[in-house]
Amino acid sequence: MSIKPVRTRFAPSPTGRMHIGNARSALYPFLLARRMGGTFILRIEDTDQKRYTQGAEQELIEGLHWLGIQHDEGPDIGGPFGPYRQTERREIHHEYAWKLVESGHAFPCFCTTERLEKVRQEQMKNKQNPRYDGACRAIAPDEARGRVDSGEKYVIRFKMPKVGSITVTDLLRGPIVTENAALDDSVLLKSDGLPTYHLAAMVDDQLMKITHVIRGSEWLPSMPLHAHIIRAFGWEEPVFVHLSVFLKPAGKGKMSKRGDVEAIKDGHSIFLGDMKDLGFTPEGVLNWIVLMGWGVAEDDVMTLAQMVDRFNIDSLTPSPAAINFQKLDHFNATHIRLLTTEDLAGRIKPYFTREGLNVKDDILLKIVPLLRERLVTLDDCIAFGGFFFKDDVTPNPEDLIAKGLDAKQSAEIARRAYEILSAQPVISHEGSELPLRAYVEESGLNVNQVFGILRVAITGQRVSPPLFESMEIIGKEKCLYRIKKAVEVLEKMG
RNA sequence: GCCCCCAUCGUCUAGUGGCCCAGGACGAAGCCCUCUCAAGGCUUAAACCGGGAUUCGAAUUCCCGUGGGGGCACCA
Repeated sequence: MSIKPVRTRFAPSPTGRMHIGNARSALYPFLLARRMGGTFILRIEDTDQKRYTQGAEQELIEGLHWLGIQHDEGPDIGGPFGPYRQTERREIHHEYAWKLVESGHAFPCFCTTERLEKVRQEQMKNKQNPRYDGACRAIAPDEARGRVDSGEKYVIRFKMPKVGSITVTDLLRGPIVTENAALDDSVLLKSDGLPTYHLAAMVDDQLMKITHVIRGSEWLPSMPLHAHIIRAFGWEEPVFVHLSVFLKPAGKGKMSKRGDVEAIKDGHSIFLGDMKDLGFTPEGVLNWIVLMGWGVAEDDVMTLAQMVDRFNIDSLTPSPAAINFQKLDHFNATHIRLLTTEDLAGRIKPYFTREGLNVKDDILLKIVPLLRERLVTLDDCIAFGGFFFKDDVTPNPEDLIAKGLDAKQSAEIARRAYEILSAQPVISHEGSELPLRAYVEESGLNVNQVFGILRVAITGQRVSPPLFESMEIIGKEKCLYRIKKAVEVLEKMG
């Protein structure tokens, strides 16, 4: 076996939104290429003009870019084996389809879709497997050529052997034997002159010197056909790796776009394009998807670089994996905690701005350490720290009343706190907590009651970052103003 | 209907014949810490689909069931 430089590819069809299944189909070949010092290619399989979606290719490229999966060759950046868009390779596919006809491995077929449909109905009625009936196999090569040249519509079909069997090997599953009789005379070249996946992918993988074909397991059943095509050309087969499918969170049924509609309601999505808006980080998403179908013994929190170091293509798992959004949350939160203050500040700023808040960078830098371990998604910064950038807060009056006390008592506490704090030159974490604790002590109240009132008065919410750190950042003037306002509200209630 | 693939805690997985009365992570429960919420620390519950066979010995090998998934297009 010769040692060839590793070349892998991500070959999506631009037919819709990029989802996590696509992302993983890109990630693994990328990881393998980087790990082996090889090359990772992006190829667009756009041979189905009916399902072609405008903008899908762009979304794919943006998704890869966001995740940090950088391709070395592709339609947007070129490369020595281009073009990388299959519709731009139609002459090549055409040529190779006819090579197969000339070598006797394929034949032109003139059957109409109507006739084919009728045959299929008949077969189903007789409980037979729907299969091409071989009508055009009998046409002499010269006659077929003549009809093609005269402009008759045709497709090219693979001439599947009627007997024998073929053995193909999937890296994760081992050898798989298939009877040729169970295989069909599949269409290689469509009547619109474009190739089907079967032909296009095999030809392009060969011409682009792909060493490892990593793709979804929906391709497993057509691997025998693909091997037949490759062997008919006399080529050497690449290593085939078929990835497990993603199941819905319940673990039953394949992940679908429909199931996702519900998922996005509680802040999750399977679409890469939604992830950023929902506050997910590329690090978190990457860590999540890399582990769906790949297991590591310990230390499962990894950056992309660490994944490259540890990745091993043989250790992927062949069994289906149920998607688990709780785990996404966990990895996202974990990676947020790993970010530097400056980095995290830059990442949450857009979420504040999106809410119309006027972000002051010096304050932003101060609140990041307070927010960091509380964020599951980046947009949680609003819930926890939005009040830092508001001129005023309007707490729910009910929340201002401490547990076990009434409005009048709560107002008194707030008034006392106001006095204590106004006596201080400045409000600081270290300097302001002590006198207030002393007050708690002598009043016989508990800290939750006193600090709770202040928390709601100052932040406008019941849950917030630590009170005194927050007050220090907000400043004496604003704090006192907000407490005073709370006193007024409480007195009105009393 | 036919063909193919898969099968360890609820979920993602480690485990390649003895290191396993099965390890880690998420989630769950409890405790500690604590101004709320988190984070952090400690602890607990939780699995080898069933049946045969091979072997001194099987989660690990083989066979048969069962369950789950995929595929049978001029879609990829």
